[in-house]
Amino acid sequence: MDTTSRILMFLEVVEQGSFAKVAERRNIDRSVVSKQMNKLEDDLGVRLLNRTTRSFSLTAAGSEMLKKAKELRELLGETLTIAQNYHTEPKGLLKVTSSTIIGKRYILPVAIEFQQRFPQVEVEIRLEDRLVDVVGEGYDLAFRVGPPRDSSLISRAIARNRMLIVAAPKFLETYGEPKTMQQLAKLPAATYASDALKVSQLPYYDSKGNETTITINSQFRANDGDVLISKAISGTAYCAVPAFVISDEVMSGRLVPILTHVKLPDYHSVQAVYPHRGLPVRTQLFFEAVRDFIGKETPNWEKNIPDFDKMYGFEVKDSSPVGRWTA
Amino acid sequence: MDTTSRILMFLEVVEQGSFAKVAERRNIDRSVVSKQMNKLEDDLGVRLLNRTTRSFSLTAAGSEMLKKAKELRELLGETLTIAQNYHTEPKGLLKVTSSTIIGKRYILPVAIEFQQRFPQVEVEIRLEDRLVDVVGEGYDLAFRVGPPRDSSLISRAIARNRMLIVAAPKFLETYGEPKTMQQLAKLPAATYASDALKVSQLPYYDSKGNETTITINSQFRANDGDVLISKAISGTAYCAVPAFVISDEVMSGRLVPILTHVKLPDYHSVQAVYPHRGLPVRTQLFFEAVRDFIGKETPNWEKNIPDFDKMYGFEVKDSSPVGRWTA
DNA sequence: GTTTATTGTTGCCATTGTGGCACTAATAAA
DNA sequence: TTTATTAGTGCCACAATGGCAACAATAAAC
Repeated sequence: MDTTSRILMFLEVVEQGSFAKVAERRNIDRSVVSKQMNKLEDDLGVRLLNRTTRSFSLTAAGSEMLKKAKELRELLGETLTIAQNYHTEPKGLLKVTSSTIIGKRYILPVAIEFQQRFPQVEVEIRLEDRLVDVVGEGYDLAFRVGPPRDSSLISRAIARNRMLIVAAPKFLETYGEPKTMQQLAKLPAATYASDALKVSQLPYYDSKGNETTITINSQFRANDGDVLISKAISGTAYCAVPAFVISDEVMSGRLVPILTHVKLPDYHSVQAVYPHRGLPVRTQLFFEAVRDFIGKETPNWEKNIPDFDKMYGFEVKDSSPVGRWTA
Repeated sequence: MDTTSRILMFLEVVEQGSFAKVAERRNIDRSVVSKQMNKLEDDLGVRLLNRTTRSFSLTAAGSEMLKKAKELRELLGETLTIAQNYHTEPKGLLKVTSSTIIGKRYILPVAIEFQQRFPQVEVEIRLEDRLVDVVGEGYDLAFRVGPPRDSSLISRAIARNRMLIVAAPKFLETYGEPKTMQQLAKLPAATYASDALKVSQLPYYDSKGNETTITINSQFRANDGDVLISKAISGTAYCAVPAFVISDEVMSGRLVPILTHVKLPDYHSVQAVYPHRGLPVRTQLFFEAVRDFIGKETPNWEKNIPDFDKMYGFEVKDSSPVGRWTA
């Protein structure tokens, strides 16, 4: 990274008011921002920022540098725009894997629009709920729940993942609505099971605020979220599912969230996994398109569940793993 | 190196008309310029230069990019100037070694002026005619004749090095003026001898144009050029010396170039040697100051010998090891 | 006032990019 | 036609980058 790029990062730091925010926006570690700002000051031989451990202020030099930095960004933008007037389109194969539900609902729409924007990019999507070998099977990008087993891979959280417990009204008529997790545990459950993820216990916070788990009565298992939802709608089992599985089942009343007063912990976040950094441009652009489609603050799938943020003890303030924004 | 720096290099390439010239000016290998221009075109996704193996022309995109590149350079210059208004001075120790003559005449004056510009830089000069261990003895920079023995060091030619043969008028009265190298070989010579360099034969081109050497009659040896010059001035020996040894001895008539019709090959160039690339700024600045002081095209020491470029078969065109410039 | 959460910093390390060298191909100059 | 010079490229050593983990300190929460 050269001085010019560091100046542009400096500008972003000042505009965002935070090293941490810039890191999150750029999908890099916070330490990178810190180090690059230090290097910029070494390059220029002048201090631009006075820092405390949680904030900073501009020096006189920093204030003056800011004006020039804005002109620099504008000019560089114009320069790059010239190039784009002569651009050759990005092309090549983009091979992506995802779990089935996420793939169908969130990756596929993005891929369709992405190929409209870049017709010369070939996209290959593999919907796999089993563990995949990202490197060995030649994937450019993988979307998974939870961190990868292979620590040599790079993984970024792109959306928080919250669970909810749903049942059909018919189910509640048959079994009565459970008031406690212990009551729930006796009822028949439909649960998710695949190589990568197997649900047999539910974690929750007890009345004393301690996180604990309870073994549930799993009577039906499948590795497809739609199948679990169908089973729940049939009224013959309840299920606990990630919010991203829900389409309009709650909006339409076919499924009802239950035990919403119980506090549940966030589940493993949805991650984008890639084999190494320095992604090709088409991969980076696709990654960003998916993240924008899902939504950076609140995953769009949570909008399918009215008042979801008031259920299960979720904080009203956003506790997303991708970072909390101050106003 | 980022896109902005590559754009600035692109601008320089166009202005200089040559990858090779830019490389020489920046003290980098020619392959670096080639590769960076290719990367710039990859970054921008557009071709800027059409190349043949010895020249290039601008594409339409390249022409348009050129205008923006000039604005970019100007703005970046202004930005850096702001920083310099708040600058802290470069400081630290700069430890340099050089052969005695070069050190006294060319390094010392530069070091004096350099420390006036940068009072907080300490300079330590070691005048050594023996082989030195650049890394082991902690030198930042060494100026030597000829390439270093240790191939792990980085070495750049900074000045060509041509020999001449001089004698005092009194010497010529005593022995007569030699007309051939064979006649010269019989006369008493004062020659240079140190650990690093020992002269006992003179190379020259014979009447058929073949490079050959002749053993000379070395009657006096010293490792100090001034001493050899003094011996020659005394009229008791001639000597063959590098041009950088000559001050005003020729201008004043105290020494006369002889056998000037004989064609002599260039000798090992004067090199700057440093332990690794990525030099600290003070070292880089000092290096550039020395190179400017010596002169990039024709070493300034050659100006001490009137009509030197017409002697000894030296090409009228400049055959400096640091590169030849087309008009 | 105390405790907790968050941010900026820094050491360490694996990975990637840079820069230098050697060699090649091709073209301009001799 | 021959020679010299320039741009290109493969290979490799070295330096920079980016990520992770842990720490210190401060702002926010209680």
